[in-house]
Amino acid sequence: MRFTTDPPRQPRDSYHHGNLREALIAAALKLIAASGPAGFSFAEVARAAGVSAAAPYRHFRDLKALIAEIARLGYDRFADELERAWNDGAPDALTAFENIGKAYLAFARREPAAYAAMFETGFPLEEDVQLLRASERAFGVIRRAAEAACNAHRTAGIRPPPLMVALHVWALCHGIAALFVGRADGHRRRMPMSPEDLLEAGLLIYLQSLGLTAPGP
Amino acid sequence: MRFTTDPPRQPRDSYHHGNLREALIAAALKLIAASGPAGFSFAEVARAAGVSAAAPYRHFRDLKALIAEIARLGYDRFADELERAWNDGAPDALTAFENIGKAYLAFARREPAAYAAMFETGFPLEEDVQLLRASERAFGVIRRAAEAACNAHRTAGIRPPPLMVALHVWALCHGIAALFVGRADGHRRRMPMSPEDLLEAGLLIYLQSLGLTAPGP
DNA sequence: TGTACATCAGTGAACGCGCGTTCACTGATGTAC
DNA sequence: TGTACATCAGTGAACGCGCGTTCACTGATGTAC
Repeated sequence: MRFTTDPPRQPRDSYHHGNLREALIAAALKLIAASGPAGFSFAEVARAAGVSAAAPYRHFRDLKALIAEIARLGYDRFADELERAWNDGAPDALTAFENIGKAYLAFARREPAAYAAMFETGFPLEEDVQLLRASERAFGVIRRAAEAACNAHRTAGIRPPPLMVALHVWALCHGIAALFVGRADGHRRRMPMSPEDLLEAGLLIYLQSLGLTAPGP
Repeated sequence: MRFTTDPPRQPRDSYHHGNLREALIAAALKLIAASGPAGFSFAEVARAAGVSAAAPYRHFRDLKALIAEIARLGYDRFADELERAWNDGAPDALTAFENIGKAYLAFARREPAAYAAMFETGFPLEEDVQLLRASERAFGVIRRAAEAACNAHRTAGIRPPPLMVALHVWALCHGIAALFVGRADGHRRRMPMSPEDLLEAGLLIYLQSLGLTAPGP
């Protein structure tokens, strides 16, 4: 659906755009945020970037390739931010783990379009080795955090496999992000608490069961 | 994308179809399973059901209305199955809770198209009162289960609000379903265990922390 | 049981539209000398 | 510094296509009597 008030094209000062690749990515991010990863056309991205419909072909094979690139870049930033939040487990495993959770939701909230490109497109990860590697780097942060947490636990509680713990944490983060941090027009429900508080409490309850407790005074 | 081998239309024995509404729903479910809830057109549904492109307008305002109906019907079946799995908390709260988790994943696995229509469309629930009611009935089962579980806990552990527990459980179920029970062409990863086992272990760890334990002999 | 008629659920043609994609082209930029 | 030229990144026109939607129509079904 287009508005009749859409400008058909902004004139540029130069024949060449200079930064069209980045401009296409930025335009696609806006369109994803507005209509979802499947809610617009390649031509629409070109229009939003102020170029002719043929121009994007100089930079991306098709719309799918553009969205895959957005997902890859998203995974990269995502991994960076999870890494920074984990901060090598400082000041303690439990706190660092909760910081990962906060960073996870912060990313989904700040970059819903990239998040959607990463998790809502159904692209087969196996077919794009760059995409796969980027996504594994992000998951790797959660996995290493789980390993550290499993080693740091104090009591003689259950000793579950760290990979399983990582998958639980990831699923909880993703579940909360997908259900409660949706797009503006999305599935959001009325909630008794913020997604951030919900996730923090969930992680605490879960990790306590593994014997991971806050460090005493 | 269509195959050139698609039959353009199957002839019918009668001028009237007789069951077109249900046929359109069934055809749309197949198309969602194959291409996602935004991966096909209204005309494509008509073609798949063997009628002219104008026929669906007798039954649905547009494609969105058809998909919303699929979501509504999906929530209804979903709620029924969660209800049956909960079985009024028998034989005990923990087991009944795990049965809800199993039923949740079973639904996502058996009816991925309905599940996608329910959770991956971004329709605003507030605008469709029938859709909202159906989804609240499904969530209501999880909420009542959480209430029963919070009342049944044995030790003097934490006493968290049941609504929060329900949201945690729902998010964990949805996270696992979305990440690991995707469509055939989807985001699936290699996993050390089945989604079902992953969820069962996650629920166990989480609920134990609330003092909910398996009934002793 | 038969007949007239209203209602309903389909048809198919028509329309304008935007899309994907290609192509020869054009003009800006960078580089060799 | 200037000039010739190669390269590159854009243009705009063109094409065939499927879509959404409407419309007068048609033929099957149900019902009153």
